[in-house]
Amino acid sequence: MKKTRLSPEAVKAKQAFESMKTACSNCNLRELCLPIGLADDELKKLDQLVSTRKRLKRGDHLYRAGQAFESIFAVRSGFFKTDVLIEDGRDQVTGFQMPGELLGLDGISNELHTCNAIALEDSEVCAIPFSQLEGLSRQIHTLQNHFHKVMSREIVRDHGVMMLLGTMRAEERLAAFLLNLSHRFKARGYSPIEFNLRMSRDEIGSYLGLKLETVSRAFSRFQDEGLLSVHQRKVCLLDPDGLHQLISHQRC
Amino acid sequence: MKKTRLSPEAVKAKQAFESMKTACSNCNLRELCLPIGLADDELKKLDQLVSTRKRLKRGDHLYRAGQAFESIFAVRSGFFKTDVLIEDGRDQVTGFQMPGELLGLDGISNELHTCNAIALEDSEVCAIPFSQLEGLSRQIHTLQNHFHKVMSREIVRDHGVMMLLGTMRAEERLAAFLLNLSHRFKARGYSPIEFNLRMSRDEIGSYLGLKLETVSRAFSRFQDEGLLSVHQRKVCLLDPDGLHQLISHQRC
DNA sequence: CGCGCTGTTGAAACTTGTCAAAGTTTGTGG
DNA sequence: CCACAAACTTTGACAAGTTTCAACAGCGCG
Repeated sequence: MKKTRLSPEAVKAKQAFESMKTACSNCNLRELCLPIGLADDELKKLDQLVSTRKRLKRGDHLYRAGQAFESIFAVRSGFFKTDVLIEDGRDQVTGFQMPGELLGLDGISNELHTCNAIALEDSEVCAIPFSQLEGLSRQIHTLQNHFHKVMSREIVRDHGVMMLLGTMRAEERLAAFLLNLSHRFKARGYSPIEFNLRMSRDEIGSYLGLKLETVSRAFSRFQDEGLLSVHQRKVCLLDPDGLHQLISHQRC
Repeated sequence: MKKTRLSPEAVKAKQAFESMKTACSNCNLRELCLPIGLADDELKKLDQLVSTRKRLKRGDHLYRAGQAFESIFAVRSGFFKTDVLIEDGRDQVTGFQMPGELLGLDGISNELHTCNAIALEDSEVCAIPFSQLEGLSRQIHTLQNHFHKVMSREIVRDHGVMMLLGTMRAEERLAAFLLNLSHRFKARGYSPIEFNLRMSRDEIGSYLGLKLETVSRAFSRFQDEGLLSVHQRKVCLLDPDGLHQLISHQRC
């Protein structure tokens, strides 16, 4: 998880600083999160809006389906999953969110959250009151446009998942999933080839439309073929190109 | 160019043309489409923005993946599908759009369309230049909020499809699909129990993550069980509750 | 009328799910 | 700090569901 080694003093100072106050202008995720492309004075305004930060322990719900929607959330640290449950017991993980990504966009439509957001490890989020965000985005074109792009990107992402669920077989799905995680870790400065999965086989399976046993078997097979090594939740991609070929390979 | 008196016929034609002119304020879809909840004067402003209407024949592309994104489109009449193709030949239908629904939201993210939109029958759409829409929604709160809700609803819809693809078996998927169509036809004043499918078995299959043969078999099975009658693309839902039970039925 | 496209149906092959058992890790409380 | 329980993971054997391949039927169009 650690990126760079810091002296004990530096760690302490950093913690103290972070505990001080939420501020997009100081956040090292600002190039990944909502503030992309904002000028300094605009960032200041956004800072005023993003006033509350919230800590969650592993397993805590950030929100639940059916709750009133008021804010969207930006993941500041940690890892989340969102899922939808239906009465008969079925559930579908609709996404995994990492730092710099937004949670809660689905709640805008009916002013109710439509899914559950659960922390997969101890995490921290910034709450962004939605009506205030709309107000500010009427003033700041860049923010408005960026927010629209974020929502649109979510739609595009969902189409990718539909493609995955609709056309790929088990091993292709898992390969696509791992490469996607890899890219996202890389964009955040972490190793793209070695990382810890924060979610269980069951959660991966739910996201990929597979049973946990199938996920487990696919991992074992990849390991046998030398594409990766996996020990519990620690994964090391030994042959990312090989994984990529698996996906783009003609079916049949 | 000198101004000339128009012949009576030309005047008549011109009037006819102008009455044809796109105007949200006159559109009988205005309670389903972007204008929901706008006051009369606000509707006028939206009218100015939605100036171009476009006709398409069955099979025509409204846009293609990779093209520059400039406008979103509202379906005024007809029927569309959107799909994503990847190199190796796989394709996934990501949605079917009927009158009052918007097309092109996925293009906002990168200012490029990310999927293809194809008319499944002769159709008409209203083009809404996106940058102008952003401009107007900075002035009209209701429009801004409504647009956000439309995008959010698309995300929620996609989650529903993910649930369908991830957790349902073939017959459940088809039942869910048919009931969804039924609701949407009903909302538009058409019969919710008797309608024509505008899409082929193959297109349904692509949307539902099934092969066309599986779709065909599921239709036959439903017919055998008296849940519906189907002749080619004409469907009559004989027992909508039965179809509904199929979906919410505990799996196994 | 025949051709092409779309849809239906059957049988076999394949993929994934189900059930069961055992191994591993993690967390908790003594 | 260890021991035990709970949760998670792996693996095997078998069952079920879906796809594949193939043949044929129905409809619309030139």
